[in-house]
Order: sequence, then C-alpha cells, then structure tokens
Amino acid sequence: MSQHILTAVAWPYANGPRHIGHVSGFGVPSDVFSRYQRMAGNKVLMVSGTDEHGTPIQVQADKEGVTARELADRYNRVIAEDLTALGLSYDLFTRTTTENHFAIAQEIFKGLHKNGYVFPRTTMGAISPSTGRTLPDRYVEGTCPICGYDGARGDQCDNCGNQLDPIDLINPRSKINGETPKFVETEHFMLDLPAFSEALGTYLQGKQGEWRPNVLKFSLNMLQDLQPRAISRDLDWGVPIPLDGWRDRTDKRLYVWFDAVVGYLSASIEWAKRSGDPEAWRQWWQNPDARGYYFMGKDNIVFHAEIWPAMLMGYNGQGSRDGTPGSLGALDLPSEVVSSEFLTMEGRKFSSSRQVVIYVRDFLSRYDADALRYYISVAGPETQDTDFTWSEFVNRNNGELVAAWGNLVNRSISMASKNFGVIPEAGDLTDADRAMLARSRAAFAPVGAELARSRFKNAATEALDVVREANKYLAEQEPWKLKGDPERQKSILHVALQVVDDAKTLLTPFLPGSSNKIHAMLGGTGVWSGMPEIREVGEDSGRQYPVITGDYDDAARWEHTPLRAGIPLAPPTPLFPKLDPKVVDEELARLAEVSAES
RNA sequence: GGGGCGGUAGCUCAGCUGGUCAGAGCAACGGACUCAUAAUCCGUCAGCCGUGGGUUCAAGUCCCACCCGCCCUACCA
Repeated sequence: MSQHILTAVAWPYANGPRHIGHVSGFGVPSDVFSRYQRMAGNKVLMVSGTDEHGTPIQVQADKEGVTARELADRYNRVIAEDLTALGLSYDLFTRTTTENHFAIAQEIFKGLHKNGYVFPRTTMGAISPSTGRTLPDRYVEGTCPICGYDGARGDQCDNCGNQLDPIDLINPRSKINGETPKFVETEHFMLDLPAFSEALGTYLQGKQGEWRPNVLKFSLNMLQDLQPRAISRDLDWGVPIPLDGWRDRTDKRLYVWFDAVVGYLSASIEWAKRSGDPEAWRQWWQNPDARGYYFMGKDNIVFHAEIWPAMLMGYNGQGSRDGTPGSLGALDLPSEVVSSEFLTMEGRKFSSSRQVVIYVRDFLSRYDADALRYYISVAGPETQDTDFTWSEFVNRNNGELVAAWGNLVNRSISMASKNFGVIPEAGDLTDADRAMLARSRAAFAPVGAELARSRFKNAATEALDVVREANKYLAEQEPWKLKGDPERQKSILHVALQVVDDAKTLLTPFLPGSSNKIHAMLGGTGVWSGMPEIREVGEDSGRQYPVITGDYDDAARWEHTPLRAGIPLAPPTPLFPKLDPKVVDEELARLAEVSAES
C-alpha cells in the first residue's frame, strides 16, 4: 500500500559551511530513509532549506563586514552545493528568507495568537548598547555570582554548573565586542507552552515503543517544567511580527527558531506551488494516513518534539484553551522524531572555531560521496555518540566497499565479460545455486524493515552479509576452473550476476552513485536512482535563488529483478578507489596544521 | 544543579520485553586459492560483559550504590 511520507530534514544554519558532523546527524540518515521509502513505492516529500535568521548570522555578518542577507546568500549556496554533492535527494531544499516562508511563518503566528496561545509580556533582557539588538544569554559572560569563576556564560557557569540569569553576573560583558550590556525592559511575545503540557503528554505517551527511547525520555522529562517561552527578539533581521502596531517595527522580529521549524510546512507549500498543484502539500499535512519523519541531531530534540508540536496544536486549537484551526486548516503533528547523537572527531568535539572540523566540501574534494555515506550509515552516531577517525574511515572503505563489495562486482562482471561477453544464461541449477539466489532475495524484507525504522547500521550490515555470502559462493563454485564445462560456468556466473544485481538494489539507499553505475554495467537503461540538482528559481519580488530539487520518479524498486541473459557486458572499471593507508597520516597532519594556525 | 547516554574480545561495536547471550566485523596468526583494485575463502586466537551489593530457579540483560567517559540544559547538526 502506498503511503504519503514527509521527510522533514533539519535546516542547516547558514552562518558557515557544514561539516561532516552536521550531515551525519540530519543529512545522510534522512536521504537513506527517503530513498528506501521511494523504492518501496511510497510517495515521499523530502523538504528542508537553510535557516538564515537570528543573532548568530547577524554577528557573523558584522564580523565579516557584510550584511546579514549577503552572508546568508553566500552560505545558502555553499550549503546547497555541498548537500547536492552528497546526493541528498531533496524534493525541495529552499531557505527561510523567501516571501512564501515569511507568509507561512506569520500565518502560524497569527493562528496561535487568535487562539490565545501567544501573549505579550514585558521582561528584562540584555541588549547591546551600540546596536540595540538582543544580546542572547550565551553572548554575555562575566563573573559567576555563586562561585566567583570569571568565565561564566550568561545562562550557565561552566565552572560550578549552576544555571544563571545574565542579570546576576558580576561585571557582565558582551562576548561579541566586550562592551557592557544594558539590561532594559523589553516587550516580547511568549508562546504559552504550559497550555500544551497535557496535550503534549498524551501525544508523547502515544509514541511509546515507537520513537527511539532516548528521544522520548528526554522529551517526557522536559514536560515537567514547561514555561512560557519568548518567541520574539530585539533584532531587525528576521520575520516581522504580523500584528497591528508591530508589523512595521524594525526592532522586533520573530525568534529564529519559531520561524525555522515552520520551514517544514512552508517548504512543502512552496514545493506544491512549484510543482503546479498548489494544494498538493495537503496530502502530507492533512491526511490521517500520512506519516511525518523528522531527522535531526540531538540538540534539536526540544524544538521538534516539544515546541513544534505545541505550535501545531495551538494553530489547530488543540491546547487547554481550545480554539479553531487557522486558515490553512488543521495540520498533522510529527509521527516520529528521529534524532541522531553526535559525531566526534578523532576524540574531540567538532568545533569550527577551534578548527576541529572536516567540511563536507573538503571531504568530497578528496573522497567519494558514497564512501562518506557508507561510513556514516554503518558507523555513524545512530544511537550513541561515535568517533570519526581517519583510520576507521580508510578501513571501512578498503575492507568493505572496495574488497568485499567492489571486488564482488568486479570479479563477477569481469569473468562473465571475458568468457562470454554477455550476461550468460543459467542452465540447470544446483542446490547451492538455488540457496544463493534465495539468500539475496530473502534479504529484501529484513533490510527493508530495518530501513523503515531508521536502523541504518543493521540494514547496511545485513545487506553486506549478502555480499560476503556471494564471495563465498564464488570461492566454493570456482567458476574459473571450469573452462571445460562452459554450461556450468554460465550458470554460476548468471547466479553471481543476479546476486550482484540484488545487492546493488539493497545498497541503493546508501550508495546511490555506485548503484547507478552497476545498473548501467548490467545493461540497465534510464535512471536507476535519481540524483538531486541545483536549479535557480524566482519569486514574485524578482529575487532569484538556488534550490535543490530533482526527479526521483526513477526505476529503482525495492525488489528482486530477474536479469535478462544476452545483454552485452563490457570489462568493468573499479567502482571504488582503494585508499592508500598513508592518507590517515596526511589527514591527521592536515588537521593538526589547521588547528595550530588558529 | 537537573536530565540523558555509554563503559561487552587489541580496535569499532551487536546483544529488544531476564533462560544456546557470551557474538559480528576489523586486527593478529596459520592454511587454501588466483576470476578480481595483493582482492577472496577456510581455520585459530581472544572477553571476572566498569566496580560492589540486591531481586530471581536463572542477570551484560531488572533494582540500588559507586567509579570512569561523553552529551544535553532551551541561539553550535
């Protein structure tokens, strides 16, 4: 049965290029999942974009001497190019600075306001005297009033661990420019989270046994202490507040996180408009049979398991104050929040500022996208933090991609091509032949089941087991010794090629690039698994910007497909380059070098 | 301070609701083979399942305490 699947991928923040830790959290898992779902016959809508508002972008822009918009334009493009190069099959990867996004974010705000879940409140907040902008807690530091530690951040003291209020800091100063922040009364809109505690509790309880336990525990625990939360900021870079008296103010904007999570909805609507059927998005958002899967790193759980559901409930009129849905109609809540843990880098935390980092772009300039996709799938931070090491990367690449999988493809096609020039016909099959064929066909169900529940490590491991079995089968059948018995030789090679074809299908979600090559090698025509591309699009204002999109209505199906004998085979070229173990030292040296520079 | 996660063979990790759960891959060592990117296949080696208690007929698996490491704590995925 075909289902509508929304793959909602966390929005990368456009204040710099993204590193491999980022894409291991949201990028590769969401794409493996989406590719599988499409192959299984479901209607996938995979959306995301760059998150471009908020103080950090403004701060970074000031530092570089450009406007926030210029900075966002630049990194939007860099990020879009990187994600495209990784083969992430977004139906639409857009941005938060579009007219459409502004309108939808404002619509959600208005719906919440109409139902009484948003209210104004005057609070004391730190602002920067020189710019008048909100100085977020994390940009204020000073002496801890509890332990006297000098480097305490506004929200917490790293020394004694106590939660702080920036106004209590002794000698507070701005981390941005060192000036003394001013604490002033400022009026902000608050989202009434306590009004959703009951509804959220019911919602989350219903996910018991379905979500990864760490995500659920974390979310349920947070319900204990829900407070109203400010959803506006003193800033001129962002989405204006859509209420009379506020709309035209240049000093108040929606809080970046408020507008960013609305992106899933606004991007779906933008996709529908661009696809020619402006109402098409409703099939993923207002459909009891549709499922919404949200992919992100664990630091985003609170926004996706708490705040975004609360916003949707409020918009729908489903909190303690009830209400009626806004003009878009009632919207579906996330079915599942799939959160990854963190990737560390040779034992240390990724940090752009400390240069403990490998940018996606740099990685892909030296290694294959499929090699990175494979590593993340099989050794990534799926259920616990994991450490990326270059030696592990080289080992996995050489041992599993090159020696096991690439070699199976290469030896099978090479032998068949050399001896027969075509995919040979199978004659009488032996028990061993039948067992081998049954083995690879039987893998579709369990590997698919693991993929459907986002257990990528298990799925990749089980797919690779088929590859190992096939290498074993060839070792036992020894077709290279059967020069005098071409009929038997044909049967063995037919079986081997058929298993290669099955394994190619099983590995397509992880390795779309190399699976496409195998598809062509075995005489397949057309596109096997579609790849994303960047297109320039425009909006009413005339502004042009790049989006990632693609045609994924391709040939790949999650099933065994019988090979047709007689199709010509060319001598194969290696699928994956083998890496010289020396690259481990080179990369470590590179890392040390950049670290030393800063 | 509050919360979460992890500590299982040299390394990276599987082990869901307690009873073939003591496993896989890599590494190491020995052997076979040569179709293939010196790839593949077979075999061997290995672990007081962090520590100490407890529950149970039975505990890596549940409970308590402790030790170590990591993470989140709401503007770094």
